Amino acid sequence: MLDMQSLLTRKLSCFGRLSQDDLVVFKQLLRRRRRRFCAGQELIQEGEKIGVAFVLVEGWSCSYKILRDGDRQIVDFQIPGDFLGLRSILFHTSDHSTQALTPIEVCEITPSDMLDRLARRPRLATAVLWAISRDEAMMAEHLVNLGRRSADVRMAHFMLELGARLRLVGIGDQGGFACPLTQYHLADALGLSAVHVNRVLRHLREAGLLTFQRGRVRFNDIVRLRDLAGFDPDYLDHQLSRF
Amino acid sequence: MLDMQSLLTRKLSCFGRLSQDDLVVFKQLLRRRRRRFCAGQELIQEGEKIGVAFVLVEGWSCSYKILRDGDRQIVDFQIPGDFLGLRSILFHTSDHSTQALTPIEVCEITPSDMLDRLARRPRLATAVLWAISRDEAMMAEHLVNLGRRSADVRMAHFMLELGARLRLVGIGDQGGFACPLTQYHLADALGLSAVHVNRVLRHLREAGLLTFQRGRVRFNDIVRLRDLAGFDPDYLDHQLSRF
DNA sequence: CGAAACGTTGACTTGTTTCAATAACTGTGG
DNA sequence: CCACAGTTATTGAAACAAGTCAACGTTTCG
Repeated sequence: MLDMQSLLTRKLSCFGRLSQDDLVVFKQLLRRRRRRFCAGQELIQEGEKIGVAFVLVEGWSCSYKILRDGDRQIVDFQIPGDFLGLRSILFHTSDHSTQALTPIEVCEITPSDMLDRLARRPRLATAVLWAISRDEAMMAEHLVNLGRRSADVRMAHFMLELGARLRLVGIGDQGGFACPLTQYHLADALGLSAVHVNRVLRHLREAGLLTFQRGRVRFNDIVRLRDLAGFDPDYLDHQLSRF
Repeated sequence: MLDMQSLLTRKLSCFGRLSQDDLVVFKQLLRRRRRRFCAGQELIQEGEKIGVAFVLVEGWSCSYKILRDGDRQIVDFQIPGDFLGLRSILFHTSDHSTQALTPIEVCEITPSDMLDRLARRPRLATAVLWAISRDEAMMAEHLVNLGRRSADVRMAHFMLELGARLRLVGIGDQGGFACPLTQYHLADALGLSAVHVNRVLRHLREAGLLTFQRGRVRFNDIVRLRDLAGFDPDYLDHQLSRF
């Protein structure tokens, strides 16, 4: 895995106009307030008034909303290098909860820290804006996934996207990746029941496309899988691919 | 309806720290490059390399993605005062198409116009960041809608959200609003078939909750409707409600 | 007035959920 | 090292929500 600082700087530099000074100012953010959380712990709770954000240094987390009937919808998973709860910095309230999926290490960012730096460094603000836009683009794809794709295709698309994201930060490769998610997580992310997730995974396995077992995702036939999912990774890396 | 300039300034001022100078700089953006489009015309096409954005001055539009099999998923509707294609300014590529639903008037914003102003006015950048975050929060709700709510509840929630948004810009009231959408639009936004949308609307009508006929949405029992949908408008107006 | 777009309804099919039961892991303490 | 508890995975059968197909009615607009 890549060093987290270079990971993030690389990510922000994608916007392409950051000076050395910009980067120095940003890196100051990442040197302090390191914190650890156990798997399952909540970092942010929906409705919380303290707008604090994090950068995920190590491990996986997910953000989600709980409905009245107890159902859960996972909105996004975060992997190393991702921001976490960025919206709450500006909103002073979090519109979702965030939970560690594995033991994680984060770097806390207070609103004032962040806003001060953005005000001093306009290009940095634009870069963060770019990062938010990228998250939004991913969310739009997730939305299409839920709205218009069948369970099988949905799963295929999700796994390919996750694989592509992980590869960009140096975790996993074309063949697959280590994955701490349970079938319940997949169900809550894909809007399916856990039982159906199990069946879908069996389909894909029996079709020789993808295996998800013992904490590992294996792409058995990535070409056919991409074809099935209609997967186009442009929205993830049309900026990052230059690296 | 409210004047568009005051609408947008009001929206951006929500972030709460804009100076008069900031606002003046921003308003310059809105005085030029007015353009009109007919209903059905495409303003932005998915994959387009020219990153141009707009502010919607008058009318309705929607952004959507087309899948390989021809299916469509509408990601969001825009109403007066909304940004349109903001992401493509930073991405230099649009990840979705945008289409006018009614005859519309927009104000074109070129990337350089926008970026120059953001660089000169840090607080403005933060305000725009805030606006993007708000769009993202809405998208997250839409995502929950698609992933975890039944068709009836989904429709109820969607209509309430739309009603709340429209009220914030002075269109419509507690009783309902004028709505140019067809049942096909609703289907593509809610991830349903047009036939099923029709049936859902009948349910809601027969239950005395909501009527959607002849281009008008009427909330017949907004209390029960809110209860059914579990609708909480906080994510829309916890900043705007002060107005 | 006619054509095209949009809305409505019924009958039937399909994908997904729910319920229920069992099997396979994972981690912990004895 | 094994036993045990809790979590996670697997499977089948039955119920249900939503989709598809097809026909017909209604509105809108040139």
